[in-house]
Amino acid sequence: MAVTIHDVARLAGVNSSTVSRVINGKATISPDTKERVYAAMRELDYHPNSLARSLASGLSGAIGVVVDARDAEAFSNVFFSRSLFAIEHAAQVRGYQVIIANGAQSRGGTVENLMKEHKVDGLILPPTTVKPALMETIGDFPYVVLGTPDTLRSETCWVDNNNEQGAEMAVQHLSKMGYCQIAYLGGYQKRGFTRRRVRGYKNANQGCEIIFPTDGTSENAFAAALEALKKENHPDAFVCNDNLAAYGLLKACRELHLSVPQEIGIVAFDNYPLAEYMDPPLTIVDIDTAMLGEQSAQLLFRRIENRVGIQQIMLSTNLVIRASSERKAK
Amino acid sequence: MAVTIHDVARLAGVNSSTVSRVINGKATISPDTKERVYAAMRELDYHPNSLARSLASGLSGAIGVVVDARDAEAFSNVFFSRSLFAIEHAAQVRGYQVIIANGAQSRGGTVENLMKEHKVDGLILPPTTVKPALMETIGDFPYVVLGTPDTLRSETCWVDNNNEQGAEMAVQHLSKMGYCQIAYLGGYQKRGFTRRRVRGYKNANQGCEIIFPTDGTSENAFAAALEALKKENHPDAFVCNDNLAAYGLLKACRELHLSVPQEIGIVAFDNYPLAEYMDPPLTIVDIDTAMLGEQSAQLLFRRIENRVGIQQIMLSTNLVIRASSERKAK
DNA sequence: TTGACTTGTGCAACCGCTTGCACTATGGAT
DNA sequence: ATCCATAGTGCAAGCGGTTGCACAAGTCAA
Repeated sequence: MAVTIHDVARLAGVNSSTVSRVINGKATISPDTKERVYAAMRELDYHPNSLARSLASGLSGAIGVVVDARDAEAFSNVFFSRSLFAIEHAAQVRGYQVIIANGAQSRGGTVENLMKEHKVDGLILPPTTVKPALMETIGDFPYVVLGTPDTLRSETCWVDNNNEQGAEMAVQHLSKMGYCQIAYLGGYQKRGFTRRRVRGYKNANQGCEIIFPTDGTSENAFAAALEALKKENHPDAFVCNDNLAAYGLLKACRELHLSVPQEIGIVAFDNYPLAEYMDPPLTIVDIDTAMLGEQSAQLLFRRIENRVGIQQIMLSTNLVIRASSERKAK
Repeated sequence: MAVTIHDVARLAGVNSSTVSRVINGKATISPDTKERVYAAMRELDYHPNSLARSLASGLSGAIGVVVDARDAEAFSNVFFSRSLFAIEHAAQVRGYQVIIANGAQSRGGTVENLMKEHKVDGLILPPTTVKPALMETIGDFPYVVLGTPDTLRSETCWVDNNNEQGAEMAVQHLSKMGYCQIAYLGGYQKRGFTRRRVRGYKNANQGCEIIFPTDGTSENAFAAALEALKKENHPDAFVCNDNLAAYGLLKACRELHLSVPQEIGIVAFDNYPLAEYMDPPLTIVDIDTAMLGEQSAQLLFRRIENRVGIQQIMLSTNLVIRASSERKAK
């Protein structure tokens, strides 16, 4: 059927093991033989069967990327899938294949399946999967968590963006722009990253914490903001947990005829495609999802090659300053 | 190292071929033996090595999903990656593994690599890869294009949403709402789906075509809309190629104090997360990316199992009516 | 010239599983 | 009692590579 290493060997007049060595380049082969083998491979359009290769060598040359997509449209997926491209790219460069699997709907066997049946060389996992039981079965198999796990933080290997620092930056920026009553709007407190953002906000905003948690929807943020802004001594700036919250806030400001950024300053997390087209354009704590993916893949490769131990990488976030926080008159 | 089929066989007191047959269930095995084998598998925590399985059986149990992510943030990717989850889900249900690969940065070998080296059983491809040369190497290997290819439309196997019908629906809806000068805004004409949307627009809007192509950015749409709306006899409704164009248009309306939907009606393609929070909320031609992914995977499985020939599936789009097109007074 | 290495290649076992073929019981049908 | 299906299982040859070991030929110092 398909061309095998033996066909190539026959044509080149050598043994198949020689062809194998030429392909893998980890033995000294005479230039002459090498050339004949290459010629034969070209002539026959030979493609090594990676299945057979993996089986014999014990290395699959694949990594598994587990996603946790309970709710298909949740932001976390967009977030994860954006990183996915970067992961794929890094993998391709290193000659690795990327297998994706959804850990949410299957009954927990995803990771085991990937490790034991598919023999991937390493795994990239979402923070939600980090539970003692799983870590038990993982043992010292190479993996990297993309995001900060809620538990076992210091014993696991992960890469995340620094949400805490992002929130601090946002507060500092707002206060530098002259806003003095900075509130935090939005965020579902069960999410680890939200809690970290809120913590950063608190750190930088010592003494005057005003937090309006929401259910994550824009309407809810609108309602919360509306109520907050109607009060006498209302905040003059908000750090928003995401773009949806910011949008609700913008709407509330419009409704109350409060001008942004003159009267109300806004900084929001995450750079949605429309953020820069809002009115006014939103100042954003941007998360470099591509870098996140890239770094997690690189760390995983280092772990696979056993060059590093358990390690955590915290990437800093970027403040993209746009009109929503640029008070003109101080 | 790992538990093999032989270990199980030994423990169960049978030959390894019997264990194999129990696993695959395609031979008659006595209930007694079967039970002993299952017990042994459980006791040893046996996981079949899928690599060896694929090699021996000639079926990899994997499908390859090729993405074309030149520009990491382009909409097409978001679009594709949303479908990806649905594809993964369908694959998981059928026991298939999903391998993703980016076809853009590699020098064209992605598909060959997946087919010949990784022995995937089928492929899901982006429309951009459909070129005569590739179709040549693909031959009658099972594949499905996710989107409508620009060439070889009737000879290839694809699944797409009906952009043409979507645009027609948009026009009909606007005209039913009492708008009579309906224009088309936005769209990069090189993109096949844009051309199809424009064609649908033209079909439904016979005789009075007003088209404002843009470079795809919101600013450009803003400028184009502003200019168009300043004219005496300007359009009173727009079908927008995407949410960004709609956003530019909304901004232009605000600038010119034209009320939406009273004076200007808007329908836009694609349901961005913020679309329903815009002011006013946008009426949308929604594309069911999950269904698109699901259908393409299902079609691929049918092809893999050789149950159907070349086939095209056109999914209809949904109109999500919101305030931006609901003129109150006629 | 000899002995000790190095270099280049072949041999054959093995990776873990599948599957065609052969063989033994077993249960009717005749 | 004889013959024939048929169910249930084992044997062994692959699937397409990798790799430890063996060995011939060549290099070089003594």
